[in-house]
Amino acid sequence: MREIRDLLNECAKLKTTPQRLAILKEIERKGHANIEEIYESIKEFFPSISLATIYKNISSLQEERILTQICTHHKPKFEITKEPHAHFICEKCGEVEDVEMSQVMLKELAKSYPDFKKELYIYGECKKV
Amino acid sequence: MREIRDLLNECAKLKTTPQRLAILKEIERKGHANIEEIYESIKEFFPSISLATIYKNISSLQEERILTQICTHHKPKFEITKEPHAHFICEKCGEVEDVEMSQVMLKELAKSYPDFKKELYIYGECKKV
DNA sequence: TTCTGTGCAAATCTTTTGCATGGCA
DNA sequence: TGCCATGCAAAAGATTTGCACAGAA
Repeated sequence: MREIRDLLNECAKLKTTPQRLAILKEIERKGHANIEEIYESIKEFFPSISLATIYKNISSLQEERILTQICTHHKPKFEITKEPHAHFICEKCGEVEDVEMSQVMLKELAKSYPDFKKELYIYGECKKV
Repeated sequence: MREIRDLLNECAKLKTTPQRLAILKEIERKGHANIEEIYESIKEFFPSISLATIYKNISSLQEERILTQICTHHKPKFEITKEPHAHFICEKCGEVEDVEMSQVMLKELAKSYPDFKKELYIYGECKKV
């Protein structure tokens, strides 16, 4: 598995800063996180970080396709960009879980609108609620 | 096809008001619209309407499943709830187009997580851009 | 050394809320 | 007539911007 640090080192447009690393590592650790969650977690061991820095970085990391935004119908969440997969979204709390897609599904998706990015969301209630 | 007015008359919890009708008709006319678009259009022939009224109605109409929210990665848009279908989203301008799903796709979707609501999004660029 | 990134504060949306009044059923 | 809905204004939240300084390459 590719190290988080490599994602930045291999990215020509973005320098490797401690703040950026912390943001990516926090998202990796949680799997999926929203702006507020990232901010609160990082502040604990990085008290001077500002919300503006989180916003600016999330935005540039998305432009570089290192991060992917997930529409939850709650606060938007972010994940490290990876293989195509579906998302299970809890309608009550906004929790996100990755869901593998069947081969049939992947093939069917590839058939219509090939070369276009697709997202599949499944809505229900998670166990926590 | 069911008339817009019927959607409200048949809804026990929501009274049929001119504002509500105007909101639904505007969304039906456009197919998909965001809050600002709805507000601006309705204001022309309904100058006293307030943004708060739009927000409150969009919210209660969603609770009653009369409206469905579409995640565009731009400003959220709304459509009259209808048969399951996919959405094509323009990454540049946020335009939304309905996309029919193949029988195979519908069957495959029904197979995994049956009884759960699903949404399929396809991202690209529309002709306008 | 250069130029991008950070942090702060202010500005700018976007959305929600409280309350008095209006109007549908 | 009784409530729900509306409209206004204010509050609360979320996101963006400008600028001076810091720090990665």
